[in-house]
Amino acid sequence: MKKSRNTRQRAVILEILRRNESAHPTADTIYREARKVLPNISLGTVYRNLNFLREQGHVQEIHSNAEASSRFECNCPPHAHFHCTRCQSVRDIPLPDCLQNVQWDNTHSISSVNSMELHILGACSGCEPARN
Amino acid sequence: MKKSRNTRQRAVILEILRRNESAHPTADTIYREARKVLPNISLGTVYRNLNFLREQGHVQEIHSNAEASSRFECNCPPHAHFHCTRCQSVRDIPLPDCLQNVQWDNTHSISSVNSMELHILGACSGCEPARN
DNA sequence: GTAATTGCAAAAGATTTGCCCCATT
DNA sequence: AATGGGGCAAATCTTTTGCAATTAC
Repeated sequence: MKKSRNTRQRAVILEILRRNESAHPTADTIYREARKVLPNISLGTVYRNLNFLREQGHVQEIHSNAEASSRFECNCPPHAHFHCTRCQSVRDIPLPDCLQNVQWDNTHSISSVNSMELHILGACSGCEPARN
Repeated sequence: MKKSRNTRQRAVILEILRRNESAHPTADTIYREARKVLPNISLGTVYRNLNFLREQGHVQEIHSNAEASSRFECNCPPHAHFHCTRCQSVRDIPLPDCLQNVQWDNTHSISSVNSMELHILGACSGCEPARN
């Protein structure tokens, strides 16, 4: 594994991710949060660290049709994401059991599977349109 | 529904999508293909039409962690996408039966579901790394 | 001391948009 | 003739990168 250093920046970013697990923050949100502690941290550093942490497997990137920018979350057991297209929030939801056991390999010319993304797009209960 | 005109550009773009269903072309690929027929078509027009066709429900946008740019495909029955992270190809694969019947509504504070995206990331059989 | 990492700013890549002109209806 | 849509170029937005200075080890 690549040689790496424990910088304050990296620790702060990881801590923000751990503390806001359910918020699935974007790089920019993490950046603004990090500036509260390290006023000089740059957006480039945030991106570089997020990429590093992703490569190390500590962080997951979430990217769906619902939004332009990626969101990030700490590594955790496989789960799906629900995206509310009204309030733009993203929530973890359990991966249906049936998906856990699907055998993709050797089917449909798939040689090996690295990961799986399941996104459900819709509206959350708190986001009902007004009714009469 | 919004008033719209049948322009040559729109027809050409839709025809390219229909003809290359399995290629899941990007906007830029569609643009380069369209130029063979309409040498003056602009990339902006391609994007505007893809957005229009998506809003009308004729075209689906595919966007996963695997690549920076979106791919597009004609409307068709629900299916999943396999992304080969070696050759960057995207292939349609059947949506596991179990997923078709999942009831999301009224669970996990989900009020309504519009769509579902399932991406499988891995390597396809044709993309095996060299062996000794 | 050395090399990984940072801050800054510029660059890159994808997509959108303003504006003016043209073509479909 | 009215106006939706096109071409072009500039703008926007997210993410990456080059470089010189800094800092963890």
